[in-house]
Amino acid sequence: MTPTLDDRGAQVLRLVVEDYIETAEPVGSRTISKKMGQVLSPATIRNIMADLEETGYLCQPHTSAGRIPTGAGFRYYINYLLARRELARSERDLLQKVTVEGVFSADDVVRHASRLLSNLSRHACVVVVSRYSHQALRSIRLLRASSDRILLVAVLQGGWVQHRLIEEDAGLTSEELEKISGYLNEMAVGLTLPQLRVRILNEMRKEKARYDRLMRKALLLGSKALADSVPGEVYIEGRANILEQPEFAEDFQKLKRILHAFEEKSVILKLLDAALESDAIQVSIGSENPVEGLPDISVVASGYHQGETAMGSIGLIGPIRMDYSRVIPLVEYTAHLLSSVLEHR
Amino acid sequence: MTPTLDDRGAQVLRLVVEDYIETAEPVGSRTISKKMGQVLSPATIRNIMADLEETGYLCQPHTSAGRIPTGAGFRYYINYLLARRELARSERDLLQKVTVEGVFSADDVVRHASRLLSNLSRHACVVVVSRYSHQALRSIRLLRASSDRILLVAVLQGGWVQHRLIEEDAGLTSEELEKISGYLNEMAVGLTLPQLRVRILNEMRKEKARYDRLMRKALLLGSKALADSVPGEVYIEGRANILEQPEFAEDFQKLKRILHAFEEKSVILKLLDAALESDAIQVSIGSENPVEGLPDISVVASGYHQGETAMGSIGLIGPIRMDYSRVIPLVEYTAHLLSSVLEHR
DNA sequence: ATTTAGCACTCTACCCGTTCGAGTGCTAAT
DNA sequence: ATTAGCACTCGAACGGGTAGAGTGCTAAAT
Repeated sequence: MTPTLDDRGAQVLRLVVEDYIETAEPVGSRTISKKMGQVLSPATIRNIMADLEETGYLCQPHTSAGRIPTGAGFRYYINYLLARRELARSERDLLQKVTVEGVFSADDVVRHASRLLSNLSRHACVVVVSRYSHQALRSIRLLRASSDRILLVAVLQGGWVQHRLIEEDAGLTSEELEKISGYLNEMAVGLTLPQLRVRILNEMRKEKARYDRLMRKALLLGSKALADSVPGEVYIEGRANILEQPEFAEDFQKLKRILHAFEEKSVILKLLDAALESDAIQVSIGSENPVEGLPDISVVASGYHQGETAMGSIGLIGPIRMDYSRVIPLVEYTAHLLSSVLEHR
Repeated sequence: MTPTLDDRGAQVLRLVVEDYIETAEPVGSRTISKKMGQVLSPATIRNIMADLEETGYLCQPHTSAGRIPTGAGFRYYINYLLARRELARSERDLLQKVTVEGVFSADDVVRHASRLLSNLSRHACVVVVSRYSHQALRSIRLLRASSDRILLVAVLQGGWVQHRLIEEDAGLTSEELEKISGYLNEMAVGLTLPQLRVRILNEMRKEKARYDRLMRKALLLGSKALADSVPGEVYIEGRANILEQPEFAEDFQKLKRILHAFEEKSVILKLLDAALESDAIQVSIGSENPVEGLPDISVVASGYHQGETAMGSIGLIGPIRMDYSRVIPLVEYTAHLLSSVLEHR
C-alpha cells in the first residue's frame, strides 16, 4: 500500500483513529472539526470522511452513527501516520531495573519483563522462549534423581537451564555416574542440543564406544535424553487486562475465544510466529493475524535475540483499538532490553 | 450444624439443590412435585419450601420466582444429603494413565493432573506445590553457569528439582568447583533445605572451616543460595472454563474479580490454604471462603502428600452451583493418585 | 470551486406501558 | 394433613414513542 491520501484526508484519518483509540466509540464529524480547531466545519469533514469511507479506511456501524476505522484504516495509520511517543524516563527505568537487577536465570528475566510490560501497557503480554535448541551448551551434568531415574541438567549459553529425567534400568554407582557425566560433558560443551544429538549418534558407531562400557552408557543416556526436541516455553501475563477493554465486555463470544486461545500454547505460538525471526517490530491487526477465529485482536510483537541467535519473541495482545503510539515503543524497548541483558550472560 | 430437617424437608432441599445445580434457574414447586413422582402436590411442596426458607436453606430472588438454595442450603446438602457419584472407569483410567505414565518430574506430574482434572470437571483447576522446603535432599550440585555465576541444582526426595543462580566474585577453576560441590553434597544429603541452611551456618563457625579455603567457599555459596526460602509454585489450568458458567456470563464484575484473582498467586494460596495440611477434602462455599471479594465462588480442594509429608494441594474453583456429587470424588481421587504416584519416586 | 449553513432524514438507545406466564401465598374444602 | 382453587406479584418480553446524535444533500456564500 502506498500513501494515497492528501494531507487533509490523512489528518482526518489520524484524528479519527486516535479518538477512536481513546473512546472506543464511533467518531462524528463535529468532534473532528473541533479537534482541528474549527478550521473546517463539520460539513466539510463529513465530505472528507465520506471519501475516506469510499477508499475503505473508515466505515459506519450504521447509517446515522459516526465513523470507526477499518482494518485498512488502522494499517494506514500505523504505516504512515503514527507519531511514536517516546517512553517516559520512569517507564524505561522501571523496565531496566526489573530486567537487569538481581541474579536470575534467563527464564526469570523474560518472565519479569513480561509481567511488567503487561502492567505498563494494560494488555496481556506473551513471551515465547523458543530457541533453546540454538544455544550452545556450557555444561551438562547427570545426577541421580531416584533409584531408577537420572536427572540431566544442561546449562546453555546465556543462563538458560534445561533439565529432564531419563529412565535408567541398570544400577550405576555414583562414581560411575560421575564418570559418565564427565564423558558427556566433554563431548557436549560448545555444541547445541541438536548438534550434540548428532555427535552422540556418530560416536555410537565408532570403535572406542564398543569397548568402554561407561562410554557406551553415556552415549545411551545422552541419546535417550535428547530423543525428543525441547518444546520451548510460553509465558502469559496480565490475561485479565483483556477484560478491561469495552469491546470485549460487550461481546462475550469474542472474550471466550480469546481466553480459550490463551490456554492453547500452539495458538499463541502462531500469533507471535512472524515476530520470531525478525528484530523489527511486527504489528498484525485483526484479520491480518494468522489465527482464524480471532479477527478482533491485534498483536504487537518483536523478536529478541542473544548475540546472533534469535531466542524468542515478546508481544502484547489486545483489541485492535490499541494505543500503538505508546505500545510500539514499549514493546520495542523491552525487546532491545532483553537482547542486551541476555547478551551479557 | 446438626441435621435439623425431617425426611421430607431434606428430600425437597436435595431436589431443589440438584435441580438448581443442573439448570442455574430458580426451582418452582411444580418441578419438585414432578420429580417426586406426584406423591405430593405443588401446594404441599410450597408449604415445605416456605418452611425451608424460614430455616434459611432456601431463598427467593423475588416474590414470584422459584427458590434457590442459600449458602447454608448448599452446606447442609454437602454435609448430609450428598450422594457421591462414583467415578466412571474411563475417568479413573484416564487420570491414572496421565499421572503414572512417562518419565516426568514431579512438577510435570502435578501439572498434567491439573490439566486433566480441569478438563474432566469443566472447572478451573489449581495446584499448589508448597512444600519443597519439607523435602529431604537427594543430591546437590554446583555447575558453572557463566563467568560470574554458578548454578546450584538440588534434587529433592521424590523427583522435585530446584535450581537457582548464585553470584560468584572470585574465579574458581572447574576442579575447585567440583570439589566444593562435593563438600556441599556430603553435607546436604538427607536434610531439607532449611535444615541445610542451619547446618551451614553452624559449620561456618567451626574450626575447620577457617583453614580450608574451599570449604569456606562452599559454605559461603551454600548460604547465599539458601538465603531466601523457596517460594513454591502455583499452576492454574482451565481458567476459561469459568466463562462457561451462566452466572458469571451475566455478571461481568464477578467475572473480572475472579480472573484477576487468578493472576495473584497469594489469593490462590489463600483459597487453597485450608486444604494444605489435611488429607480430607475441603469444600468452601461462597462467603465461607477465606478471600473477601469472591463471595460467588466455591472451592473443592484436597491436600496431597508424599510419604508422611504434606506436599501441597489440588483443587477446583467454580461457581457455588457446582456438581459436588461428581466433583468431590474427582478431586479426592486425583489427590490420592498424586500422593501414591509421588510416593514411589 | 470549495466551503458551509440549513434541513430533512435515519437510526439507536431509552423510557414507559402493556401483556404474558410462571410461581407464589392464602383459604376453604377434602 | 393435604390439596384444589384463586387472587396476586413480579420479571421478561414486546411495542410504540421520543430524544439525540449524526448523516447526506442542496443551495447559498466565499
